[in-house]
Amino acid sequence: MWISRRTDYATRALVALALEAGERPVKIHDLAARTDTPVSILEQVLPQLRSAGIVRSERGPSGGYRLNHAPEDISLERVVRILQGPLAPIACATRSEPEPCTMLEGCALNETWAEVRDATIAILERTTLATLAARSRGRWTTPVELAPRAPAG
Amino acid sequence: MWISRRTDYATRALVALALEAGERPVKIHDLAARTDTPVSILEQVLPQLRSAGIVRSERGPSGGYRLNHAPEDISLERVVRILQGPLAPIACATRSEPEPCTMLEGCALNETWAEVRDATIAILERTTLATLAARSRGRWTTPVELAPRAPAG
DNA sequence: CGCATTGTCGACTGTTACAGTCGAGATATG
DNA sequence: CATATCTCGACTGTAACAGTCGACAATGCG
Repeated sequence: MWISRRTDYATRALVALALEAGERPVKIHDLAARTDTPVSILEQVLPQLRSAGIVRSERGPSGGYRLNHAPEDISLERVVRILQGPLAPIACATRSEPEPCTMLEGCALNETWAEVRDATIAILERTTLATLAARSRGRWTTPVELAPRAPAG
Repeated sequence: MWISRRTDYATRALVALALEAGERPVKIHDLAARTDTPVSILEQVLPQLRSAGIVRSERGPSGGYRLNHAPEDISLERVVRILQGPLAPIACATRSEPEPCTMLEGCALNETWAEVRDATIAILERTTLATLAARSRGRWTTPVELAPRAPAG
């Protein structure tokens, strides 16, 4: 239970933006409606993603947000890192600055925590907004659209 | 950053107990010293592990704690579950009672969160106290003990 | 029995993270 | 100028977490 609600909201919004394919900006208000999140949260989180270069914004009437890169170039790993920091389950297993273990006898646990960290990173790295958008479209295409071809008489 | 400090302490103590091989009970005070944790925390956490059947205790002088099963029969997965609950990174991806997603368009994220959950579970399931004890011993064996054989003249 | 040693339990405090709200301001359009 | 939109920082309430403490129960020993 360690993906915060904000991260959940933010990633939902990004999927919604990916589905929009960047044709034109989407308003915070619309994103909030589609993803069922409080507007005020998106007002906090989207600027954060903006200054990290994930999305781009336009002000004024007909303004809004759009992705700043192709969906396949934005990984969940990057997004979660921006919003939550290190992906390690515990401070002694962070990749960059692992906090030294204070246990007297050799603490073998950090190896396992590092395994968890690496597995998590691997999954989130290979999952891009394109992956998610495709999955999402798959779920919402109607049976008709999905049917490859009508059985020939 | 989601393995709580308590869980860290508790797992350390269990590794220390596994190293002791259950010959005779180890006092909370000793465990605290070896694992560098506050005694008062172990006084909270060990009873919890006790009522879950992981460890067994004896009171009175020469009392203390010992493992209730062979180290290879106690997985980290079990322990973390007892101390922290579900292993899913988010409530919509818990195995037993996944909280329904409120997003209007198909939210494809839960699949990825479930992947993370499953990878985590797999790692923690195959890591037992025996694994950890062995690793820990490995770290503390002296180079002499480790050297397979002295180069023959 | 009486005492020391050990585990057991619940109440308590202080701190931090998180969720969410709000209002004042900046920028673009027309 | 008026309106629609993003921007930013301050603020509140709640819950989880870390850690402490004191009273109590059981065991072993003389």
